[in-house]
Amino acid sequence: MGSTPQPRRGNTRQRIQDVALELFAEQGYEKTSLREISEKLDVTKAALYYHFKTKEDILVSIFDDLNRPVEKLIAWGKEQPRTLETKKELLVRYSDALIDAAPLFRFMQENQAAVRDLSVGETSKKRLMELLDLLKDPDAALADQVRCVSALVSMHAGMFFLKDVDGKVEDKREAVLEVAVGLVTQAHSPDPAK
Amino acid sequence: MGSTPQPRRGNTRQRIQDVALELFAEQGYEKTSLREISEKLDVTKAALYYHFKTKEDILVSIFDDLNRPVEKLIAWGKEQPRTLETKKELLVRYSDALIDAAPLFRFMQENQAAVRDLSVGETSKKRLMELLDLLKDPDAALADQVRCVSALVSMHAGMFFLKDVDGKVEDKREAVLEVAVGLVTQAHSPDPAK
Amino acid sequence: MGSTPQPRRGNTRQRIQDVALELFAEQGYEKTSLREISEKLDVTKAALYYHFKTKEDILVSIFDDLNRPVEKLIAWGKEQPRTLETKKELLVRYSDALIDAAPLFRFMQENQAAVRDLSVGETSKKRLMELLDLLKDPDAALADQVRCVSALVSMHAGMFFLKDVDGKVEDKREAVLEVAVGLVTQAHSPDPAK
Amino acid sequence: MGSTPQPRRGNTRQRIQDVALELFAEQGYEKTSLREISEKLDVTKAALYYHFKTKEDILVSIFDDLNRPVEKLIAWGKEQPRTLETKKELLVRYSDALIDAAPLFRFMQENQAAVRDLSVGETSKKRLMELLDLLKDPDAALADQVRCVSALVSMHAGMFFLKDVDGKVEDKREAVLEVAVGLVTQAHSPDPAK
DNA sequence: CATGAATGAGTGTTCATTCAT
DNA sequence: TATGAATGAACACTCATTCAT
Repeated sequence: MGSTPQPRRGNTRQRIQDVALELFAEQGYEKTSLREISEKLDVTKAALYYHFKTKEDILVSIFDDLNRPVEKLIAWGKEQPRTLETKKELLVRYSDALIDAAPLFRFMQENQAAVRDLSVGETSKKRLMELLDLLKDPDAALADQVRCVSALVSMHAGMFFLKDVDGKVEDKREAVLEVAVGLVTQAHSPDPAK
Repeated sequence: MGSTPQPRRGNTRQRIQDVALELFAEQGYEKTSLREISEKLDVTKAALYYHFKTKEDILVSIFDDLNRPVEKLIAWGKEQPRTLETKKELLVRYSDALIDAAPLFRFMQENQAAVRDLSVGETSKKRLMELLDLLKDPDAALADQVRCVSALVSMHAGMFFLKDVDGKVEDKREAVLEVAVGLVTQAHSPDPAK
Repeated sequence: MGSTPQPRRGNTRQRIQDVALELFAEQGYEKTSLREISEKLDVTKAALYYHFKTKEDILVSIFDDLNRPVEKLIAWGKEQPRTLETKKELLVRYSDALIDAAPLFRFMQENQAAVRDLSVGETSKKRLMELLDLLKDPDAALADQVRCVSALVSMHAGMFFLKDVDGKVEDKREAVLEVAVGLVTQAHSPDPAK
Repeated sequence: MGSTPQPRRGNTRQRIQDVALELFAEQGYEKTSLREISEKLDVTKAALYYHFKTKEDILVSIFDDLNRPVEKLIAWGKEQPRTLETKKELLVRYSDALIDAAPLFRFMQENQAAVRDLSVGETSKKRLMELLDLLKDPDAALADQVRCVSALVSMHAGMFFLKDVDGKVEDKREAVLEVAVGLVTQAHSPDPAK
């Protein structure tokens, strides 16, 4: 927009990440070109390459930043007793993470194919599997295992799918959480050791 | 494998669709080039243009063929009484459709961003919304509405997410169905008119 | 130069090779861009890619075409008795090949670094070594081995180095040959079996 | 290693030259980027520009340093009587220079195309021509002129070509020299003034 | 029913170079 | 002495699409 050479502050790297995530989420990874990103930032394409080695590297850096809370959550979960309370708390905290990094998760959800053979794709899938392992009991009935899968995917898809449904965002979040907790509760074997 | 067994003499059209769907599902829409498709078929790119107007047109034609059952299902649903039985039957039939056209649905799921502004993207979303409307009661509690959303997305994602879980495909399908039915049942207001 | 869409004859592939070799020899491989080649041909860069898979592929195709006589020469040489007569004949024939494909050999000579890790680089070096093996006796004195090397490199470099020296091309060629033959003769062990 | 032992306090300039020459010789001029050089030195690209005006300037500075002995040799040669003894001595001294600055000469040999329109290219060619003029008699038979050319190019190429031949470096050097001297001797008109 | 030949617009990436600090 | 941040021009290459034959 401006043509005055703004006193390049040191925040360019951050701005690239912000704009990139916005466009990636809006149009998809493949359909977002570096030209587009650089134009929106009013810098040249080459400037992007000063800050990031490749296009994928931009995505990786965003992912690394925003995904840290999920990693912490999983680490936390692994140290807790495998009680229903723990599971419920996992869902609550995961819900928070999902909302904090909504664009990233929306992006990951909608670009699974594009991202499959990128490093973030694999990492992301691994995280999801770890979370799942914290929720489900390995030798529960198949339907109960599905309930845990269902709880997770509902939290992901739910948030975006619900955009077209009336209601306050906070209410929707709670409703999604309630359903997820219900599913996990149902799946929880009340007395695993007996 | 296709729904309507169109016995075209020259089966090239069909073969293009098959190979295209396979590659689209495997690598994503954007990352699959017409060159790739034509090479796998051992014809020239130009040949594709004899059978289809554009790349998108290939996708549309696949979608039209494979999605017809879902359209029929929705049409059927709209004529039924809005009972719990109807809803359960909807889920059962939808589950069948999902399995018959698994690659297509997997593709739609994993390429949401890529197809968002393609006609199939919109159509697909509309279908899903119509299905949802058949399952949920418009003025049910928010959580109950979420349960219906959850039932649907679980059916979609569930099938693919469960690939890494042990068990026979048929068993998994039934488990997914059981969970979906459970959610919809819970969401069904037992006496809407009272 | 014209803008009238000339009736694309089927010789484009050949024309690409011709122009490419010309530019490669004139400016070097790295400094010759595909844009340059295509502009000189009045086609688009993409057209080059219809005929050749990569830039290197253009070079390889030229090399394959023009280097065939040398391959034949070596094959012939391997079947001859290792007499001085054979060696002289090898030099004469090699001199012919050098002149027939002068631009290519000039190119190879002046772009050794650029071509070192291209396939043509290795192939070319191998050919030269095979030729050398046909000229020199493996256990001759070191100086005699050098004489054979010298004969070969003199033929290569000589032709181009002599551009700035007066004289008819045919005379120069014969002079170079005379010197090369002299060197090889001197190096030839008159009675290897004694 | 360098000719004039300029004991610059900050030795960065020297280090740049060393690394640059190493990479230029190894990979070629065009294929060696300033990024590569600076990374190998663990400084920034911009630092190179403090010491040298351009990429070419780096090459020029290396060339100027290492080529001085050749210039001196030519100046010396021009003052000597044009006897066979002088010519032999020229070859011996040139051989020394070649070995002292082997990487540079290897580089010049393998990158003729790349440096053709750089100043070093022209200078280098001029030096070679001057040397040649000291060796050959202007109105000798063509073949004798070729012998002198051959002596020179054999010294250049010979050293590198011989890498794949067995033998001690010192022996090879002497063998090359022997051959060169032989050629020049043969070319020397025994009684030019008579 | 299909191909051979080509195009125009685009992609991600690299380069030598600049300049305020 | 050097760097951090950026640029402009180029590069090799790919893509969906067209059209005469």
